[in-house]
Amino acid sequence: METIFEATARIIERDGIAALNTNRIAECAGVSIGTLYEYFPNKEAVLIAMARQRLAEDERLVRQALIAAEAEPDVSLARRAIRAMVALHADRPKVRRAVMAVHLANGFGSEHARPVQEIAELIVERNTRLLGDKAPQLDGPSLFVLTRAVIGVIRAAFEERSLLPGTTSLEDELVRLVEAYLSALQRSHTSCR
Amino acid sequence: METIFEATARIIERDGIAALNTNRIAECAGVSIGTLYEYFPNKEAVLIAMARQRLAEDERLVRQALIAAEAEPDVSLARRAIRAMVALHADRPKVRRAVMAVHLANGFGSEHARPVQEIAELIVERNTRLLGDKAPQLDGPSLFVLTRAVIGVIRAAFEERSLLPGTTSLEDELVRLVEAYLSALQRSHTSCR
Amino acid sequence: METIFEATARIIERDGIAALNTNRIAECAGVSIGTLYEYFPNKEAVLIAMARQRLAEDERLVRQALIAAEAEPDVSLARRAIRAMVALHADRPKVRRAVMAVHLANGFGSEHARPVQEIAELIVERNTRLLGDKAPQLDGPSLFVLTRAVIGVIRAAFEERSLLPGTTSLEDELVRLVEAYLSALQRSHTSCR
Amino acid sequence: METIFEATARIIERDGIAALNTNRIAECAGVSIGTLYEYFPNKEAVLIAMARQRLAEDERLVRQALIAAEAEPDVSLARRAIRAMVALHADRPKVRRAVMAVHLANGFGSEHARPVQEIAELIVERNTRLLGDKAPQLDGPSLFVLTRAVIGVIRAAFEERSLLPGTTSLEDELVRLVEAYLSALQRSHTSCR
DNA sequence: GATGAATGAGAATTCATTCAT
DNA sequence: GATGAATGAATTCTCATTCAT
Repeated sequence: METIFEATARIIERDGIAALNTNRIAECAGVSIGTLYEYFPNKEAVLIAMARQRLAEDERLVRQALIAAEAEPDVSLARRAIRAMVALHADRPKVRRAVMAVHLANGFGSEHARPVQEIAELIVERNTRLLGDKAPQLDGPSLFVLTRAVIGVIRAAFEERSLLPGTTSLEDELVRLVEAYLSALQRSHTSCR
Repeated sequence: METIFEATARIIERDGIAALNTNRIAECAGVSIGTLYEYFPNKEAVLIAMARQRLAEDERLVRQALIAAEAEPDVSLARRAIRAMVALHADRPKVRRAVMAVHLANGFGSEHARPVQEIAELIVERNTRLLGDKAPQLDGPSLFVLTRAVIGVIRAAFEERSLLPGTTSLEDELVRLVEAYLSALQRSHTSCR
Repeated sequence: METIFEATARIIERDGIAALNTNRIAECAGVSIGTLYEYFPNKEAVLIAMARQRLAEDERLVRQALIAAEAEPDVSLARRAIRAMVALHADRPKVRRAVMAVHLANGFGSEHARPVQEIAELIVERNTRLLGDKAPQLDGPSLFVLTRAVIGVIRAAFEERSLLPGTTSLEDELVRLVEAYLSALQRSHTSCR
Repeated sequence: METIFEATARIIERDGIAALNTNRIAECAGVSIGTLYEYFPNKEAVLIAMARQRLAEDERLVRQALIAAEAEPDVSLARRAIRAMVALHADRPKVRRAVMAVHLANGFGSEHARPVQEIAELIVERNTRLLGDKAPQLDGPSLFVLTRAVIGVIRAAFEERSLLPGTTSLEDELVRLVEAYLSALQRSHTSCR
């Protein structure tokens, strides 16, 4: 199964999703086409399974990065998270894009952003622990906007070729965006009291 | 040609991109398949032409909205622009998504965000005119981040079903995001002096 | 279309239904596989269309035989009809069997016996004209039994290899069966008065 | 083995022969596919074995019915036999049809009608015992016609949906058919003398 | 004897595209 | 300029059967 994923990824990377077909996956994975269909009911299922595996991995990796960040308090949590997320997208961007597009097209949009959302909640929770009332409160809409904004920028950076992702300035601006938004939230929250 | 676009859109809306094929487009448009190939060299060309038409329309509409906004100065420019962009995405979201995905996949990423970018530049220009030095300066990276963040949020709102797009709270948070970011930019800019 | 039918028939005759596949039909008919699917939505449709064509032809031929019979009054109508029906089954019996099996399996059982039934009704009608009250009355069940009995015997003669069909004795016995049954019906009918 | 038969029957009944495959039989029978191939050399063998089992059972049941009939002499032997045969076909008609079609297609036509034929001979033999010379003589062709006519009618009644099998009128007509034919035979036989 | 993962030939079907009319 | 019948390469998927465990 992992072999099938790897074969699929390689084909997408080399020749694009259009060139992906079950026979080729099987051949490239070194299994028979029948075996492929023993594990997955159809081609889409392979891609969706890959997307899910990737999303799970995403969550794990960003979490790990945040935990590792505790040791180095000089880098902000937001920057840590952003850096980790950029790193995620830098890993086989073509494959990620293709796989996520299928995942999305099949109506799994909700699963799609969950990992990032959980991370965001984790950050807020920590901030609350550290700062108490002065921490920004993220409710549904603000959480949605914050997370999708960050994902949107990172994706665009990889999808369009206009700006090199991984540039320091991109990271800096993203951090600025997140922190500015969180501050604004906090201010409005405080002023309500 | 417009008939072909309309037929294509209808098929995508009704049965999804997977069910789109040239024979069906022709039939649904009431022209022969031969005629379709008289106007477009291949299937992708239809979708890319649709994407371009849409992008041009996008630009026109947002511009129009901003011009109309001059009359009502009580609503911020950012809010105006955001409202217009949400409206854009609300029009046949399924078709937009599909068409843009193809456009993107064919390497036209740069054309893709140009309309929004131009709008952003237009806003900045005006602000500069009004506020002079105190206006936020949008360079490449910050412009990129700002525009893609907004687009990212709006798209996500339509693609995922979790949050209703067009909600006031979504708009409010987006405005907050944009204004917070612009303020932060302005502050950093001022402090550099 | 007729070419496709002919190709299908030939394949069934030569190698049996199990060896029938759409690619082979197309190749054998000298058309491309795409063309085949232009005319028939799937493989079964070809066979069902053939069955229907054959049933229509059946009716036509038996009718023709009965009309021709008017000139020779020394041979009974029943014998004429039976002889014609045997001749029908003698024409490419393997193809007929295969094609009818599919037709039946698809729930078109009712279409299946209609031609023979119509013939039977036609015979009864004539008898009534000639014999008046003394003609046997065929209601639903008796019509059903008579027609299916005859078809059943003829089919069995071709499907099983035990008895050579076309034998005079087979024909004689079938005529005896039919006439005995009709007489019995007539007797019971008369006795009811 | 009986489990395999039962599983096969259930699949045929539920989803038709087209949906029958060895993997499904094995799964549905709760044995491994390997075990199935331990007992049967291939898929067809399962169906043929089922057909044979059924034919043997047919013979047993009709015989039983005829023996039981001796106690009630008010019902004719022919009616008894017909009633028993209808009952036979009423038991899982879809399975019977499918299984017999395969049996036939594999050239076992001769085995196919043997049970009924034996019954017929048994009846004739008894009649001869009771009536002596006045009993109808069934030679090859007349035996063939009589048995196949009856089977043909019963099958048709189950395959087509036009007439409910088991109806009294169907049984009555079948009895009439058989008795009329037997009388006719007897008459012709007598007249030869 | 039982198992069931693996096989892969082969079948059905699709659909972008062409080109003679 | 329009037509649409014909094409056939390509693709998905099935399923009878094997064989190492």
